[in-house]
Amino acid sequence: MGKEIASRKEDYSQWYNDLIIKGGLADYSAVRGCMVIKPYGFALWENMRDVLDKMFKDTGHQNAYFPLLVPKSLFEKEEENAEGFAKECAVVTHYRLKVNPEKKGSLMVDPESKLEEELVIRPTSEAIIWNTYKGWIQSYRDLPLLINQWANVVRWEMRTRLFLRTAEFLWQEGHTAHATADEAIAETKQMLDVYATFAEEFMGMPVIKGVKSPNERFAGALDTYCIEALMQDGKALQAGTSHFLGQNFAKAFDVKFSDKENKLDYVWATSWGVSTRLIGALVMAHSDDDGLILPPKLAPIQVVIVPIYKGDEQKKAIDEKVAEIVSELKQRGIKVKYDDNENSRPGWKFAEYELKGVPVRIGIGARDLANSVVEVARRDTKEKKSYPMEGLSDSIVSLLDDIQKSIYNKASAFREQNITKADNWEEFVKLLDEKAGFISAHWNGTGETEDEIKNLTKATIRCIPLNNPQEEGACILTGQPSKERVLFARAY
RNA sequence: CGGGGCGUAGCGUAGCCCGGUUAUCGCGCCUGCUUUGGGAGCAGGAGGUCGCAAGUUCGAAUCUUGCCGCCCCGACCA
Repeated sequence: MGKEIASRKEDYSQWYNDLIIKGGLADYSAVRGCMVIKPYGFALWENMRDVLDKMFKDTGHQNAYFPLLVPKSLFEKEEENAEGFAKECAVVTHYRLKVNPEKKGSLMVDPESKLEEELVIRPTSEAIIWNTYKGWIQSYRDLPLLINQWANVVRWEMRTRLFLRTAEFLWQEGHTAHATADEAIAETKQMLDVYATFAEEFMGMPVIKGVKSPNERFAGALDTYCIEALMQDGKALQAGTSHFLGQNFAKAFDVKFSDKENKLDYVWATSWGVSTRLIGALVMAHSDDDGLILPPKLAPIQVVIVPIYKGDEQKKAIDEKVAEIVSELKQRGIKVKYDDNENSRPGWKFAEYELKGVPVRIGIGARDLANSVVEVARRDTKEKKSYPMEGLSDSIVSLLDDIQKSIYNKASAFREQNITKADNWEEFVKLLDEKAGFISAHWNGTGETEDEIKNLTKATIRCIPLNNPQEEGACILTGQPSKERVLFARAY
């Protein structure tokens, strides 16, 4: 019957895949590691994109677009960045195909068309962008330069997972240039705040703001700030990053400016990004065994109306009433869909919209018409209630608001229960295996220790939280002195 | 790249070990009627290079070899 989805308990990965595929967000494609984002999934991405885009513009950024292909000689200029991404780059080596003389109907790479210089398909755009900035920046008057681009990037991952890690993904990447380190650091933190606000207020997903340990830092950055979220299986997910790049890229690409005193200096840089991975985060943060649970502020459909009728006469009467309700809701800016498709029956629609995570469902039948009420079901709690038609749009507005808050509170309570302190190695290992979530523990501050902990437990330092309280303690692995706790977790 | 699983209609599957009529069943799809407050019922119907390629054989979904693809777990990573 219908679309079966795995339960979280039985098979978490399968549950996740089922929600994506059966919920209509995406499909597997003919290309290894790449997915097709279907209209419903893309509508969700568009909503996220629109909110973020406005936030970027409100903080003074402008959009631009840079090429997909990056000449290898540019790509390799910033050494750390190049080396960090080298092993996952797709590379264009030829520019032409030709008919294969040995096999009819097939094409082959034309060996004559070999490029003199290989082109790297961008895994990130710092190189091409900084090469461009060199021509745009001469004076302090050209600064700050605040640019964002919405783009696709390719990272040749060994193992992919729908939305969480695909070989090609959509994202935005901000790249800014500043006259001073302080200003660049302020920008880095500002954008981290934008991401955190977006995650919490729109996605309904609490995040921890922090800074990465040197091991986990973006290749080429001096500091990587991040927001970390917790998924329902107790694994952490990096949901967004904001990097302070220092003068690394300015030096690599020779981007200098004259200050007021006519002194030459390299500019200071930041970059920051979030990707379609956020959709994966959204799915895993709230959904249940019946399907997706989408936050009202991002849901492609916020309210669906399902008619229940016997015969054309009833249908007509319902249609008329629904037209009024729809126009009232639309006036309030609510995304509403009236599903009067006659090919499926009400029960099927109920299940389908639950699977798709539509926050509110309104059922309306002859009985309701007679009583001047509608049946309203909220997706998050599955609670059903009769609402009077009088003042319905007010009730729905406040219900959507309530759902938005309620799913945030639920996720937030879950996270609070899953941040646990560990004070020695046994506790740490036991917590990881039996409870998971974030584990707050002391660490001696070295990359070697972090590597060792990762080898032993697969847990990594997710972040050193901002405004972290300072306290004396001993590293859980080495017993060496430590001044603060950091957050460990197994992560996606 | 290592380990595990899988590939039969749009989807999910039986058959394979032990080769032999017209490849099973369910969902979905088409037509008609009856239905419609939690994934409708009945009747009729359409839909298949059994992942691909060789081989063994009178005969291959089934046996052999090679290849391809996908999923899950791990290492790498956002």
